[in-house]
Amino acid sequence: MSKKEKYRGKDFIRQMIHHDIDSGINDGRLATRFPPEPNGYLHIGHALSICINFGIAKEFDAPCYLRFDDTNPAKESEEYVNSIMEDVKWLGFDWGNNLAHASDYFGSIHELALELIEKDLAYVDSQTSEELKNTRGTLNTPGTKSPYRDRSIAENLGLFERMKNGEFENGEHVLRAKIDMSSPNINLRDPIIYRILHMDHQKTGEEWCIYPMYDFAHTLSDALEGTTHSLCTLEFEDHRPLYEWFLDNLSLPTKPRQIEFSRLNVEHTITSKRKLAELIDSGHVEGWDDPRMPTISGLRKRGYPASAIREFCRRVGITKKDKSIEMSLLESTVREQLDASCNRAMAILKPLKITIKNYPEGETEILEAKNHPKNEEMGSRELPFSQNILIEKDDFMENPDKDFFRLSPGSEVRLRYAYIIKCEEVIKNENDEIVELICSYDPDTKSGSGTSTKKVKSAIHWVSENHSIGGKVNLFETLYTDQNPKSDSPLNPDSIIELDQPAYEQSLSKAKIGSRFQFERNGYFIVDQIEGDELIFNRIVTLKDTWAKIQKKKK
RNA sequence: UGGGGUGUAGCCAAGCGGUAAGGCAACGGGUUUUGAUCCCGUGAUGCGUAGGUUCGAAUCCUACCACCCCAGCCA
Repeated sequence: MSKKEKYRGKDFIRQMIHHDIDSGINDGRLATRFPPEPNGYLHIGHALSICINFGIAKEFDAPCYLRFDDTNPAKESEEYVNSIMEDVKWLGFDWGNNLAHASDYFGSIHELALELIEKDLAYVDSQTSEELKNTRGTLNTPGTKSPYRDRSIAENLGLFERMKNGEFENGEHVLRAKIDMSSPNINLRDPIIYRILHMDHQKTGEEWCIYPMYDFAHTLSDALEGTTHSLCTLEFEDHRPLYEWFLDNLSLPTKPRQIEFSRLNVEHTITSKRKLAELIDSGHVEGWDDPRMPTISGLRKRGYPASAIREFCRRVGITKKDKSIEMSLLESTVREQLDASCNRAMAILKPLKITIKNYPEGETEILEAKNHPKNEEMGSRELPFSQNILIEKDDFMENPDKDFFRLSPGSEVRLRYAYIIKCEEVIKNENDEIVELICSYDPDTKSGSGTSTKKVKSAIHWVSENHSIGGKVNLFETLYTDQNPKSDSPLNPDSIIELDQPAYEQSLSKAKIGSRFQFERNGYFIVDQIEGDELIFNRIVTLKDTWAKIQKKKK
């Protein structure tokens, strides 16, 4: 196979990796890593990174490290590391023995800082943070050298040792790489690589009071653990020269290559950890795993299958172009996975009572319904039928449009898996609201009997009132109505709608927390909680709704 | 006005000098006891713009334009 054929259709990262392996770089070895900072929960954007890093490693039967970038104890906690591990596992990936923390390498990273000092490539700066800021220059103007830049190696070594020993306050000194204060790339203007932080670390406790900065710790962690391809998002692109500077100037076992790809944005969602935390703190959502959150735990509670998220990430692709993905792509992926795997059931979300006047009072008949219209292996279930049934309010229209083909006065409709009924009378209350329908049924039209010659325009779902069970249903919309929300965008007041009068078919009493169903004609739902005999369902996603589309167009 | 990136359909995305894949969306139509699923069909004489090289350019060259990222002791 020619190279051209081998690379065709693959994203640019896979092409580069194939090329590097074929060229024998790093002995033709591959290792990737996913390096989250444990300062929040993972979100859909991280899912893409996880799928890329773990996914590619898997394809090559290579290791992918789960490495916590825990270099800032001020923001990090064990709660977050646990949630991250849970989320990665749930997404279907396995780091095996390759669990790591940047803090595991603190000793080596410190030694490498000493090496830099000894090579006169790093110095202790004693300027204040204000002075540091003022001498960094701007985007258009070069920075100026620190008055402490020419300290002797011995003095730097001594000062750095005292920093480490806790002899100074936070902010009194920093260790800086000695690169180029006039570089047009700000990252190269003598970046800080160590700062003093008198704070216990969730992993190393009181051991350190100096902590390495991201660029230094991240680069060295990659190199120390043998990562060959460090795949990250675009905003780190101008850090790459610094990444390479560290690799070129230090004695490291391997030389990893950093490759950047564009981050995933999904319309109507925000993925800034700061902003997500704010939504929680302000009480707008119930927590990191609120079903409206774009976090992995939120999507999980919402009922999205991990396979759908993986497939979504695959469809989205890997490029360097800024992307803003429409919700419809995510939703169609979720529907596709759920359509194949979910048992069908009938549930009425907004009930309207029907009395079938010619059906014998007190009689109950058992009907059979398929659990999946296309998959016989998924079996069937029993449906009790009786004189009093409930249908969906939206399935009745007193003054129907001509393209409404559900129930209306005098019209006929099939009750799915049961009989054809005809609406004979509409009963209203004193507020002129429809409270009940009196219908008749045609006994010759029983489903599956083959005796019916009647054709009706549609079949609607129903449940037998006296055999139904109750609970609650949560319907969700996006947290933001803006297509590309900013941090000050208004929240969607309808992001959650709670329905407290649903009626579920009897067979659902056997459902367990976490089981998913397609409620026919209503969408996909997951059992969120069970309270006594009440079931609380979350709607995962609606079905495609052509009728809703027609109505929308009319308006 | 410095540096680093990116521009192919409404949203993604293939393409790698030989005449614009695919998915989502949209729009038609068929099947259907879910207005679901499924099936069929429809979209770029055009690849940010303008020049150039070439028998031939989305692919190479030049210039321009638009958008994104960078001035934390955050990652």
